[in-house]
Amino acid sequence: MDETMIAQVRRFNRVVTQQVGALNDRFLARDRPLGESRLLWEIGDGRDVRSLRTALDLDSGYVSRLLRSLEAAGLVTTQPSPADRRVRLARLTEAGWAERRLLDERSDALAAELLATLPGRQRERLVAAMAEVERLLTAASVRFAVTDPDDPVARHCLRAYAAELDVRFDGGFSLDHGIRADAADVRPPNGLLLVAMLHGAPVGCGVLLFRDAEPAHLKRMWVYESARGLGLGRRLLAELERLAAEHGAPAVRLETNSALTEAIALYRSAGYTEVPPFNAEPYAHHWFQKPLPPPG
Amino acid sequence: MDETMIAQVRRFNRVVTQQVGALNDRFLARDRPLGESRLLWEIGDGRDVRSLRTALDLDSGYVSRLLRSLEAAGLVTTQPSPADRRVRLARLTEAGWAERRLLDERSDALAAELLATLPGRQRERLVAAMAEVERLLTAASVRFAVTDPDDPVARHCLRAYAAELDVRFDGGFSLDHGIRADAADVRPPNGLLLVAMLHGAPVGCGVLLFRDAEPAHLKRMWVYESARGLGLGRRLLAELERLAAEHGAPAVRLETNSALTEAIALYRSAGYTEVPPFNAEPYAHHWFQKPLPPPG
DNA sequence: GGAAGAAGCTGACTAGAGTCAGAGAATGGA
DNA sequence: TCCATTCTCTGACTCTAGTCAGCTTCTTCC
Repeated sequence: MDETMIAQVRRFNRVVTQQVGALNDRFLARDRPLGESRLLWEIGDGRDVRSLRTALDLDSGYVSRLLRSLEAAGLVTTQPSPADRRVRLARLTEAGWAERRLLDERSDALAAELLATLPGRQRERLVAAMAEVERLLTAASVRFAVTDPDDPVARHCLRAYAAELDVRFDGGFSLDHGIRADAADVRPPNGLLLVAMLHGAPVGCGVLLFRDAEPAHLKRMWVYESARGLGLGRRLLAELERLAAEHGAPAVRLETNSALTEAIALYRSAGYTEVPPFNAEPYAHHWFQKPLPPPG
Repeated sequence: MDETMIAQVRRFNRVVTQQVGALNDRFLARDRPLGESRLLWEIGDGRDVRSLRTALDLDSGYVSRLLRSLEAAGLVTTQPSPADRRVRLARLTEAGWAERRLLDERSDALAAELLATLPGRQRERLVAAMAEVERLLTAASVRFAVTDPDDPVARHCLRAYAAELDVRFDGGFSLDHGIRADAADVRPPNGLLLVAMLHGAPVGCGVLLFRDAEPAHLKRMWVYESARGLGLGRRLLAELERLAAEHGAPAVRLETNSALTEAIALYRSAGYTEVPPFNAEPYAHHWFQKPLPPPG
C-alpha cells in the first residue's frame, strides 16, 4: 500500500472525526443522554428489544435501562410480542415521534450550517466528494462469505434474483425451469454459493458448480438493486474466479440472457470471450468462458 | 440550501462515523483511557500545558490530572518553562515515544486495512475523494474574527506577513517602512484587523483603514502558507468587503507588489480594477479599486 | 513594591456509559 | 413432562469524562 495513500486516509479520519463526529454527537444530545437519543432514533416504526441490541451493539441490561428511562419520559412504550411473549416490542409514543422529528430537523440544520460556511462552488464540490467517499466506504465494508444454500440469507438472495429476472426476461423466469442448481449441487464439494454481505444484510450472490477438471460453471450471479454502482459485480466475479481457481478449475464458463446488458458488458471487460453454446439452457442467448491461472 | 445536498451530508455523516469514527477510537484505546492517548499523541515533540489545553479544548484541571496519570505511567515528564516559570512544559519519555510509535503503526495498519478491501481503481478514487472532503471540511471550519492589533494572535499574523514579504519582495520588506498601519489605526473606529482562525490558530489576516466617506484602504492581506489552496483568500477578501460596506465605505482600494502574482489574480477575478496610484507606497507596483454596494 | 492577573494544580463532585451476575418468565425439544 | 435455552430485566458495580471552586506560584504593569 502506498504510504501517501495511508497518510491521506489518516488525515481524512482526523479531520472528519473532529468536524463531523463531534457535531453529530452534539445534535443528538438534547438534554438527554446520547445513548437514549440513539435508541429513540433506532426504534423508529417499532422494533423488538433484541434487534435494537444487535443494531446498536449494546449490553442487554443497558438497553433495558435506557428503555425504562425513555418510558419514564413518556417517549416510548413496550409490550410483549404476540408471537413470542419473551420478546418485547418497543414503539414510539406520539411524544416520541415528536422528539424524533426534532432530532431530524436539528440534524438537517446542522448539515445546512456546515454547507453554509462555504461559498457555492466549494459547497458543490464538497457534496460531490462526500457522495464519492460515502459510496466507496460503503463498498469497502462489503464482505464475501461462502454460505449454505439453505441459510435464510441465501434463500432470500436466490428469491430476489429470480424475481428480478422474471421481470426483465421476455416471457419471465423461474428457478424451476431451465438448468437447475439445487441445494445439493451448490454445497461443497459439488459447488458453492457466495453471498456479499453489507452490515449484516445480503447485497449480492453468485453460484459456482464444479465438475472435476472441467471449467467451473457460474450461475445466479446477481447484485441487489440498492447496492449497484459500487463496483460490486466486478468484485463478486473476481472472488468467484478466485474460488474456482482455488478449487482447481481450469476456467470459468457461464451462459446469460441478452436482457442482461450490464452483466454481458462486465463479463467482456473482465476477460470473458463468447464461445459456442456448451449447454441447452433455454434462458440463455450468450455463452462465455475465461481461462483461469492454475491454483497455488 | 438544497435538500438533496443536506441529505447527502447526512448520509455521509452516518456512514463515516460508523466506519471511521468507531475504528479511530478503537485504535487509540490501548488499555489506557482515550483522553490519555489523545494527550500523548498531541504532546509530540514537547508542548506547554496551555497549548495542549486549547488544542484539545479541555478543562485545565482535567489536563492536569491526565498529565499526572501519564507521568505515573512513566510516559511523560513535565518541567517549568525557563521563559515563564508559571508555564509547564510536557515532553515524552523514551517509553512515551515508544507508545506513540505504536499508536502510529496501529493507525497506519487500520488505514491500510480499509484500503485493502477495495480494488486498485476504486482505492485511488476513494483516496482522492477523501483528500477533497478533508480539504473542504478544513476550509469550512475556518472562522473570521475582528481582533485587536495588540492581541498576540494578531501580532503573530503581522509578523508572519512581514517575514514572508521580506523574502518575496526584491529588496525585502519591513512593516516600519512604507505607509504604516499602527495599532491605533487598526482599531475601531479608525480601522480593523480581521483574522481567520482554524481550530484556535491564525491562518490568515487582513487590515482595513477607514477614512470617513472615502474608500476603505485594504492592507496586510495574507494567508498562511499551510492554509493555501482552501479558497481562503477569496473568502477573507469577501468578508473584508462586507465589513467595509457595513462601515459605509463606498469602495475598497488597495496597493500591491508585483511579486504577489496570486494576490493580483485574486483581486482581478474578485472584480477589482487597476487604478492610477492613489498613494506613494514605495513597495507598491499596482493599485486596485472595487466599488461596494451601499450598506443595509 | 504592590496589585492584578495568568498558569497550573488539587479536591470534591456529577453524569454518562457500560459490565456482570443472577433472577424470572416463556419457549422448544426430548 | 421436564430440562435447557432464550429473552428481558434488576441490582450492584466500575470507569471515563468532565466541571467547578479555590489555592499557590509566578509574572507583569503601574
